[in-house]
Amino acid sequence: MKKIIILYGLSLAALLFLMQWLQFGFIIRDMSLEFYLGVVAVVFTAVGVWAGLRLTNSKTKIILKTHFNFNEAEYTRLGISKRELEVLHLMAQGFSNQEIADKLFISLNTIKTHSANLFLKLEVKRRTQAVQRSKELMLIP
Amino acid sequence: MKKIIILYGLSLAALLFLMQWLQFGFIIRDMSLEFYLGVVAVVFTAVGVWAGLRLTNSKTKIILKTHFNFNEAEYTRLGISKRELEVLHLMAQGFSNQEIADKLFISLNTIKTHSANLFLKLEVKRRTQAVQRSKELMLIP
DNA sequence: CAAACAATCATACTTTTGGGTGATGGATAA
DNA sequence: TTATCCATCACCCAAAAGTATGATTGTTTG
Repeated sequence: MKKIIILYGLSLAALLFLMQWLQFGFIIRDMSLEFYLGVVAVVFTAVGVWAGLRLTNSKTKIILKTHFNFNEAEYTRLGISKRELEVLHLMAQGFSNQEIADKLFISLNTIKTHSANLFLKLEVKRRTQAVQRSKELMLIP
Repeated sequence: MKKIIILYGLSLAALLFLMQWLQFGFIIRDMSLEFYLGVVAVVFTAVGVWAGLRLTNSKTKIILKTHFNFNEAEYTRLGISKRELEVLHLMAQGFSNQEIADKLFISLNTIKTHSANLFLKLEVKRRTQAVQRSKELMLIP
């Protein structure tokens, strides 16, 4: 990351030196100021794209793997409750309704109610689909 | 994507118009050419970074999603058959055993056999766990 | 060729899941 | 304070999933 910044500084310096050198030449007065500005703009756009990609490429991958952004918008839009989300999490981890019930210290019937409500809200028919869909919607990692 | 290119062109045009306008002003001669070039360079680096991220952000995600490296090592190590893998895929897509049977034109009982074998090989008890595990092992996307 | 394996299917049985309905207590909002 | 929503639970029934066992056919491989 620091290399990128150093390289960028060097590019800027190189530009200035180039300009200095060109002042002793004869080309500088043959072209308009706009032309030079345009060239510099295009070149440094390219530099920017390159630097931007360099800086974010490695980060992007890590972000996508480790950093999970909960989709609050969909969560509220679908009207899913906290408890239901909790059940959904355990469901996604492959637990049976009975196991979920044991973990949350509530009855199996309650889990069934929660899951049934979840399936309604997620518009799915099976728990596998619910897990799939809620992952797509970024409700669970 | 096209919007980005259009916006970039507009930025360039804006720069030229700004220069044209400044020629009638008084600021242009107070500062050195190098200064302007530096400013333009920095600004267009920023534009470049922004445009670069815009252009690649969606692509990066797609690449990460579509590019899936099948873990052949685990596949052979666990001794999973082609047909079983096929069933696993459909299972992961949230299909019921009956639906999978219909898709593959084989009996429901056969699917049950395949899935039972899968659960043994994957060392899991339920289909949700099988899906989870096989995703971890990079057997399915 | 015989053994091993993959794919197919069956039958029978148990467990899990899902659908529908209704009920209760508590919190919260109109 | 009444209405609404959430969380809880129960009961019943049906469907789906999973377990166990055994059998047949075709392919592959030592």
